[in-house]
Amino acid sequence: MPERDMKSTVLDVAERMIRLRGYNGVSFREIADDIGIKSASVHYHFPTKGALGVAVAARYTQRFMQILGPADDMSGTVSDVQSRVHKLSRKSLMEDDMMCLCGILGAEVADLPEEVRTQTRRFFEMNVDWLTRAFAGTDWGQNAAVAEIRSLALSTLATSEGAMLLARAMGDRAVFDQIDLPAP
Amino acid sequence: MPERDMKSTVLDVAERMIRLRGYNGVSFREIADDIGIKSASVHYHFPTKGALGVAVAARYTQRFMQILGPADDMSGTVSDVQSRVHKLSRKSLMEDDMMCLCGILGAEVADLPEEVRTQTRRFFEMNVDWLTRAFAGTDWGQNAAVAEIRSLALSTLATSEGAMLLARAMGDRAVFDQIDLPAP
DNA sequence: TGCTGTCTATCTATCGTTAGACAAGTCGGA
DNA sequence: TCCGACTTGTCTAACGATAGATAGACAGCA
Repeated sequence: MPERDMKSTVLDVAERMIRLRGYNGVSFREIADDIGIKSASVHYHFPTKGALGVAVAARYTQRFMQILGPADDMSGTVSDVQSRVHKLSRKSLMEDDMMCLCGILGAEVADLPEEVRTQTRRFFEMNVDWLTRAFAGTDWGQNAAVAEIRSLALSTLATSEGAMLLARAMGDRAVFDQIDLPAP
Repeated sequence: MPERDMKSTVLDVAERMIRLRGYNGVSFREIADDIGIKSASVHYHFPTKGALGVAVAARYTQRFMQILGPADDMSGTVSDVQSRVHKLSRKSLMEDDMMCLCGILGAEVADLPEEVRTQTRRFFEMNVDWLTRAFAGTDWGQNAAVAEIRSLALSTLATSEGAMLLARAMGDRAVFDQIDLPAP
């Protein structure tokens, strides 16, 4: 019996599992079991694990960037811009104990299929780019050097990813809120 | 033919491989092949993979703390204290493209044997503790609240781990040096 | 003789992946 | 309107590779 949106369901489950246990900690059979289908059916929608990984990462990146919105329209302080990204991380950590998808893929990067590695890199590049452009629009950004702005973007992202990692590793979500984002 | 220090050799190789590819990306056979022995011989020294993981993490933690030295003897500024930890991360990233062992274990934490998870947590607790005590000895620390000091310790560690993660994920080690540690 | 450390050989479980059957729906032509 | 061809999505069943783990033999040494 054909299902209308099984492909999206597979992506949903795969994303959740990868964010909880990592790319190498997830198997086609687990994904299939969770949904209630067979692993061969997962292969019907995504021929290889690499293809599934790329699809999950690409959709995640797109959704992430869409929630952030256009960087040029951002108004407010440096802190406002940072919060925009940081609160996205906070939400999934607090609600579901999940890492940022690309944070956990980033840790595994040396053991990922080439295609997934490429998509992971793209996520970070787009994020740094967004932060850089958004910072450039703030009062501070208008008088700062380009390298300085990019440096704050990288520092912000590193702190946010590191905060998730620490909170999960230490088994204490409160740790996340005890970590401060860098000031210019 | 018995080898004098095969146990240490196994730990060395296992640590290097885990730091490159993650706990789930490493197998007994790969470790054995790299050394030139059989996987059954690795099991002789470490009966289970969990036992090996714990031993690697415990030795790493001990070595890390030993290099840092006693926190109470630290003198210098907040920045000096931070550099002490940050330079340890920098070294292994730049020289060997390796993550902090417990950074990568932290990312995988939900998919680790209980014993390895516990040891990973201990690493972070000891690090935060060291930073907190070392900060307390600085000029800044002597006039700061306890929660404030601990917050800077967590922020410092998160930034350092996040910097390694970003540099590897983006495939550009130079990123590490573009990330600034947080100021009080 | 017994201990240490390695080996060969093998086990069961699981991995990603594939072939091929089948059921349900879609569509074009008589 | 009915019939057959085709498509879609799932299934069963299996493949070879590899995972962690174990039993038992054996060599060298004390």
